[in-house]
Amino acid sequence: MLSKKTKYGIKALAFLAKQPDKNPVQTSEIASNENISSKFLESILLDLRKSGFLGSKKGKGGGYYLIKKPEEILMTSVIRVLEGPIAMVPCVSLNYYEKCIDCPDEDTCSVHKLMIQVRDSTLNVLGNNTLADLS
Amino acid sequence: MLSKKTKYGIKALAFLAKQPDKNPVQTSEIASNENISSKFLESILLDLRKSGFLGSKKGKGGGYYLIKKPEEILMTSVIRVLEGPIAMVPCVSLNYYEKCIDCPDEDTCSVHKLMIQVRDSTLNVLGNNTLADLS
DNA sequence: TGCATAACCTATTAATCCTATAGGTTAATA
DNA sequence: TATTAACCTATAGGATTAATAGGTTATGCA
Repeated sequence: MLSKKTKYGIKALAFLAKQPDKNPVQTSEIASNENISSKFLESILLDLRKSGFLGSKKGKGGGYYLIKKPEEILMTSVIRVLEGPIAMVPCVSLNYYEKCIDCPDEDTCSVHKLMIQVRDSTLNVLGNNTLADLS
Repeated sequence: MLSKKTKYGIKALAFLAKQPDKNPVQTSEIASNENISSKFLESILLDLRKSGFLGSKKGKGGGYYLIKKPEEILMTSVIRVLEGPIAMVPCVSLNYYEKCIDCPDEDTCSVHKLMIQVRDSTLNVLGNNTLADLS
């Protein structure tokens, strides 16, 4: 299951992506349009800025804006930043790999092989969608 | 991410699937072979019995055994019973649907459409794998 | 009949993670 | 100089997960 954080983050990015111009949009405006707690969204947007998706401007007329074009932002990278691993088990994660304690040999693990298939099919979908495809 | 419960449950089912005969296997034997806490596994196997995957026999020589043939057990149904929804958001779940509070219209929701794609690709993988495919 | 065995069941804990809020600081604008 | 809105840290409350404890019931066997 996607966390609320990820879901809200995607919605916020999509909201910014459909803006007619590149003017900064305030947290409160995104929050009210997408029915998100403004304070919670604040921390999410801050994350997205720190990870290079958003730029920001302080003070009156300030807000957040997309740094790259929507069609250049892959959903794989968005989800990895907001949610973490895309894989369903750490031992098949490409970006967040962790060995299983209970699993002596990954090659013979029944779960492992199945979860690689799931991971690859999910990566295929998310890697073929950008922010521009969400609207 | 898959819960430990689901992961252990799949491993246990796969362990039973590769037994040469249909004799009951004790919880403790599965637990030690798969490096799972015996007590924790106990509750998982109980779940799997109640949901119709396993039969059980009490007393000496007792244990758990598969009711159906491994090739008849779809991984979709296994995961739905152990983990719950396969979808990443409740609003695209086929078996555990729930409306989003923050989302006035699913058809125009940016997350919705993407998550339907992810769901379908995952269903495709899990629906084409049975317990027999795991070994 | 009675003992050993292993499933069955309920409750509870400890730990972790998620969601959200509070309250203040900094920088930009007018 | 006042207002605005991003920035930052801490924390609370809740939910969920992983695991343990401790007992009950049913079966097989001597």
